[in-house]
Amino acid sequence: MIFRNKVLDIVKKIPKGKILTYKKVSELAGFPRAWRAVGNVLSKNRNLKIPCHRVIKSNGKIGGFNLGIKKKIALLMREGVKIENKRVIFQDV
DNA sequence: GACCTGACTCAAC
DNA sequence: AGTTGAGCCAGGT
Repeated sequence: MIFRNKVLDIVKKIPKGKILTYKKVSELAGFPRAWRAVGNVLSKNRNLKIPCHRVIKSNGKIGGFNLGIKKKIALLMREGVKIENKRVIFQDV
């Protein structure tokens, strides 16, 4: 299981209404310092099977998504995620 | 195989 | 509070 696969797998495992940051994903992947690679892998792979819209930046802002950040926000809200002024209110539970 | 890039993050200014 | 710089990792070219 390579880093890229782990990242994709973790992101795929993100439950509905749950939000993870790139850093969190990297930690879960086993590479707490590979956050750059996380976003990079997602972008290079941009696998639509992966809810990349559930992956946001540490500051809560949506990163850069191919489909459009606004759409991600709307989608996240529809999934039960709270959004406030382009900010994802993700509780680190 | 080396260099560059990127959907990032932290810290300082 | 916003912007800039430096740091880090893997993937892609």
